[in-house]
Amino acid sequence: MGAPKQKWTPEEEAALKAGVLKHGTGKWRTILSDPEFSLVLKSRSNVDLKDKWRNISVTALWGSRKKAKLALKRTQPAPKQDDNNTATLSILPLANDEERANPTSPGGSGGGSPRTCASKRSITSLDKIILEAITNLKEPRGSDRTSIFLYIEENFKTPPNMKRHVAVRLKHLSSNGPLVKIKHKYRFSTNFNSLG
Amino acid sequence: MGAPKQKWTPEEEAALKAGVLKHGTGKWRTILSDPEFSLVLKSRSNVDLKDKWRNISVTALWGSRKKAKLALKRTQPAPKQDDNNTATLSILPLANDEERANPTSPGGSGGGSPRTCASKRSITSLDKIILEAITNLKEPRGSDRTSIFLYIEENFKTPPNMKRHVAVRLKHLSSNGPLVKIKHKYRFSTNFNSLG
DNA sequence: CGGTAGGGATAGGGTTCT
DNA sequence: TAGAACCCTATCCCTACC
Repeated sequence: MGAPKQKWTPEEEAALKAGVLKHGTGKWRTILSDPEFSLVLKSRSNVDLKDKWRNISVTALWGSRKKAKLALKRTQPAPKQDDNNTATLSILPLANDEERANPTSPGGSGGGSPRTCASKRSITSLDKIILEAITNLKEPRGSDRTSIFLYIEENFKTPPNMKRHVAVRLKHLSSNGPLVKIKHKYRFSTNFNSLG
Repeated sequence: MGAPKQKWTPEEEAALKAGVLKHGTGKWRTILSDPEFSLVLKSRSNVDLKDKWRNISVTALWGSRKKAKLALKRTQPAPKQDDNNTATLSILPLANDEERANPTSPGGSGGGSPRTCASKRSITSLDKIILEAITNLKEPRGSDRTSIFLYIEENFKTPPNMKRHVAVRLKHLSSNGPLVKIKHKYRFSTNFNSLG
């Protein structure tokens, strides 16, 4: 009698991802109310959004466990060119409501220079995304860099040298930030996890 | 990133119930400040108490209205200890750890005698509990005996013949006490509600 | 500002359908 | 057996009103 199971279309999924990019996870009602997404998502509830995001995240998680194989497959660039327009390439936003008051030239980030480039603002967003990745991957022993890369690739539109940026931020966040490095005896890679 | 969700422990819940019994509903800050509970509830705010009490109440409510449904689903009847064995007497808050060891004259009560048995003290507490049940069920037309029984069963450790005790007290409370009987045209049962 | 009531949103565990 | 969509409700959050 109820709806016969309404499968998510790629458009809806893209809108959801863009919405999370813009407003952050957990802001399901906000995303729904945003006129930028409300049309595409008009047949979804905030709970639907939350559930779908959970499915996406879970997928990304154990995708990250058999990563190597998949990673080889998607040899090159932005692996998933979601047909949707919306966001540009830089890893930005999570545009947080209280955060800004800092209109520092957002333009610079996309450049592609290997340098640490990126304005203060986009650094902040990237850090947020990293934290979100670790949080959502919720691997009990923390996540290694590859998992984090893959999570971000799965869930965001990434600029060409995202990995380098992420690596730089990881180093910074773990040296004097909210992350800790975890070394495991029988593992080659260092994992990261948030404090507290 | 703080507490992903702080589930209520049975100890906390018991403390809350005891606090409400002692200070009444709506006195959340008072309960929190009472040294008798402040330790167990130290990680809770007054708003938390309010919210939790709301949950307990609504759970008890529709637990009493549509219990049959659940009973059908869970074909396993579970440990339903009802009126058969003869054990203790007084009605205690559930899962109460530190509370009482109150050997109030169990003598003579258990027999199943129709008499009003039970000491003055336990009568008083039983009346309190009945009032609490009606108050918290807050059914707009008052609650019938079954709902009241079920509420008490849900929230307290009940002696074998609790129902009889409650029935007796209901009669008393409504004949010369703070309760009123309400007869409804299209209902077979009489409901009870508090005055004022 | 502190407190309470009430509405509403979110997080997670469960369930159902495929 | 698993995955996606959906349900249930405890907990949390926000706002209005003292």
